[in-house]
Order: sequence, then C-alpha cells, then structure tokens
Amino acid sequence: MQQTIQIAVADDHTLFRKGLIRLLESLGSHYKIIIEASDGKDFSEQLLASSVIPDIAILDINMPNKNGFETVQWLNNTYPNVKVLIISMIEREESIVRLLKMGVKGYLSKDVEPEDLEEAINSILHKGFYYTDFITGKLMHNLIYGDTKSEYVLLTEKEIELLQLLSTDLTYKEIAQSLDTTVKTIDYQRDALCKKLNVVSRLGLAIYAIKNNIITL
Amino acid sequence: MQQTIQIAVADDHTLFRKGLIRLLESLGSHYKIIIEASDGKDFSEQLLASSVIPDIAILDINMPNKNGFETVQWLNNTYPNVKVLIISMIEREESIVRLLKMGVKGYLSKDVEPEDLEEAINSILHKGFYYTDFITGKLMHNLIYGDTKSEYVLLTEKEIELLQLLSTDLTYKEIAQSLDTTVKTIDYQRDALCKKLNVVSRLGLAIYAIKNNIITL
DNA sequence: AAAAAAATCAGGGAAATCCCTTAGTGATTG
DNA sequence: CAATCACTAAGGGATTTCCCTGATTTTTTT
Repeated sequence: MQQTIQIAVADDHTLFRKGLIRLLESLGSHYKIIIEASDGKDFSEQLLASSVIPDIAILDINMPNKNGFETVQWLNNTYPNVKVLIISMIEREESIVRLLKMGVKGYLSKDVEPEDLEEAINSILHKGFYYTDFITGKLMHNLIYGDTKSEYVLLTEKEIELLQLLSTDLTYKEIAQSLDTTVKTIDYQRDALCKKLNVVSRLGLAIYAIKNNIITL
Repeated sequence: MQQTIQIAVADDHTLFRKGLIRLLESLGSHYKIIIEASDGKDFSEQLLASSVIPDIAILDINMPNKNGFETVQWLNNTYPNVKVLIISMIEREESIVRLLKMGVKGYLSKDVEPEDLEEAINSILHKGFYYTDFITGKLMHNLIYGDTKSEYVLLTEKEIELLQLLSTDLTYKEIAQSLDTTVKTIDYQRDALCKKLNVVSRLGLAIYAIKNNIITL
C-alpha cells in the first residue's frame, strides 16, 4: 500500500473547495484531506491547532483575511517544510514570479484537468516541484524582460486613501479639499505614486487600484 | 425510484467544473450530467447536437466565446424550456438583476455549501425557481433605487475597441493614430460613450470596462 | 549632530481632457 | 422628399493633468 499523503486545502469558494476535495479523494484513498480552510487565516489557525502537519498545502491566491501571498510567507516562517501548490485563476506574470521567488513548489490554473492536479501533487512530493512549461516560460520571460525594480510594493494607509480618491472622477482640487491639503501636494503625491507603481497617469493608477483590489467596484 | 434529472454544466474553469460534477453525482444517481461544456459556445454546439434536452442548465457568467448572458439569451430563443441556474463569483447587482429579468430560475454564488446547490436544483425543478433572500434583496433594492434608464446597453464591436483603448494610458492622439482617425473624432466618440454608459470621464469609462469584463486585467 | 532622503507646497508651462458649437455626410424614417 | 438621426470632423475655450524647477520643512539614516 502507498504511503498516506496529508493534504491541506484553503480556498474561499466553498463549491470549488468541496469539489476539489472530492476530486482529490477520488484519486485514491491514500490522499487524506486533513485541513479544509475557507481562507488563509482559518488555514493558519487550523494548522496551529493540528497535531498533524500536512505534506502539501493547496492554496488559492485571492482569499479574504489572509491571501495566498501572506499565507505562503507565514508558512515559510512557521512550517517551512510544508510544500505549497498554488491553484489560482489569475495568471499575472508578476504574481506568479513573486510566488515562485517565495518558494512555492507548483502553480496550477483553475482550468487544468484533474489529471494535471494529480501529476502536480506527485511531482511535488517526489521531485520537489512541479513547474509547467507555462510557468517556466513566465519565469524566463521575467528573467529576461522583467522589471527588476518592480518588486512587490506595499502601500501605506495614506497612499491607499489617496489611490482610492484618485480612482474617482474628483479633481485634484476636490481631493485636496477633502484631505485638507493643496492641489500641488496632491499633484506631487500622484507623481510619486505613479513612479512607485510604475504607471504614467492617473488612469494607470486607477487600473492598478482595481487590479489589486484597492478599490471595490 | 426518483425520476432522472438531466443536467448540463458550462464553466470554463476545468477544475471547478469537474469538481462540481463530482458533487452533483454524489447527490444521487438520478442526477445525470448529459452535457459538460467549457464555455457558452461549446455548450450551444453540444446541445444542438444532443438528442436529450436537459432539465436544467448550470451556467457560469464569465466564460470566453459566449458568456453567461449570451448563453441565456440563446437558450431563451432556442430551448425556452431549459431552466437556468447561474453559478458565479460575481455578485454585482446589475448583473444579477439583468439575469433575473432574462428569466433565469436561480442564482448561486460559488461560495455556497453543496447542500444549497442541491436545494437550488430541487427548488427550480419543483417550484420553478430558487431565489435566496440575498437575491430577492438585490431585486427589491434595484426596484426601489434602481436606475431605470440604465437598462443594459449593448456595445458594438467598434465601441468595445474604443473602450479598450480608452482604458489604457494612451492619449487621444495615439488612439486616433491607431484607429486611423482624428483626435476630434475620438473626443466625440468618448463623449458619446460617456453619455451612453452614464459616466462623466474617461476614468469612468475605464471603470465601466473593468466592471463589465470588457478589458481583461 | 550632520548629512541624506523624503514630503510639502509654489510657479509655470505644455499637453491632455472635457465640453460646447457648427458643418457636412450618409442612412433611416415618417 | 423632407426630416430626423447617427457619425465624422473641426474650432475654440475652460479646466485638468502632467511634469519640471526650486524653496522649505520634516523624517530618516549615518
């Protein structure tokens, strides 16, 4: 008989998560789902309380409370031996490369076949990683053309507030009034934010804000 | 023995779709998945070629080739007796209300429990519909506060192309060049589009485009 | 404590956006 | 067939945005 594989799953979409677990279970009885979490926070809490450490953690990127990035970071610090397989819908090169740099062992899109999922798990457990041509392609592209300075940027509360205001059709004057400052300062801050986020216009900022869930539509 | 329930499923995320099908099958052997499609176009083609008409079609909203709205419209014209259950991640009031107006029988978020899925299917087949408090709430809110003039607007190919260009940081001049026209025409068209979509600025257009999946992030 | 970096604000100017009017064209309709 | 509508295009002007320099202050680093 094969050795038991302990699996943890974290994804906020219940139907997807439950379906995924059914798929995993149907791969064979040696796959044991020991943790089923609805977000990163829930996952961390369950893992801390658990007597069993999973061999592999299957994580989504977009989750409330603690997202995929934060959860991977937490795992790296707390349980560095747990291998991470990301399953996500988003395929932004920046996100993928960032996760690879953080040491995740595999990355799957939500539109792969169940067989690929099994292969990914086995590959991670036996070879230590599972990188498809798509992923290595992204990685190579990033190495060659990648914007080395565009590491992940953390925005301050202030910057987020400003970004939210800039993503409306308020004018600088109106924004300045509501933040109790001058048009020129808003202008400066907009410029600084553009440089930080590597975009060229207010429109670019708004698109960044939407992409990164800084404003809710 | 219970009567067989013929089900069609269309969703572009393979893992989700396969998992959903496992969940449905595990509800009981009288649930038969007769069509499994990766998008609306695939769904229509399979249905046209099929000798069996499903009792219920479970559709995603965001799909390539033919999205949920278009698929429902097509079903209404071609197979008006097929009941539609939407399962989607997006919870925008406008989208939900628009689908309800189009006659869909139920709407589920992807983060409900599998039991809700079963209840939704049974409710639709026996009562004819499944509307949660959340959905009826949205509907009521829309009836009272809804923007009556902002019926759903269909954009032409041209308008979509323009909208996509306006949602970048290209200037009017650059957009005019790429569309082989003048700045003044772009300006006019931007204005016309603003009026049509009920927004006041280019930024508003970009936000509309993102909200309505006209540009991919 | 001194030096460096970052933030606030101003002036100014070029470019872009927004919005108005007008004019010609082609298609649709009463 | 005239009238209306939709589209292209231009002029013009008010406003906004973008980007530069530069002075002053605040914060961070050494």
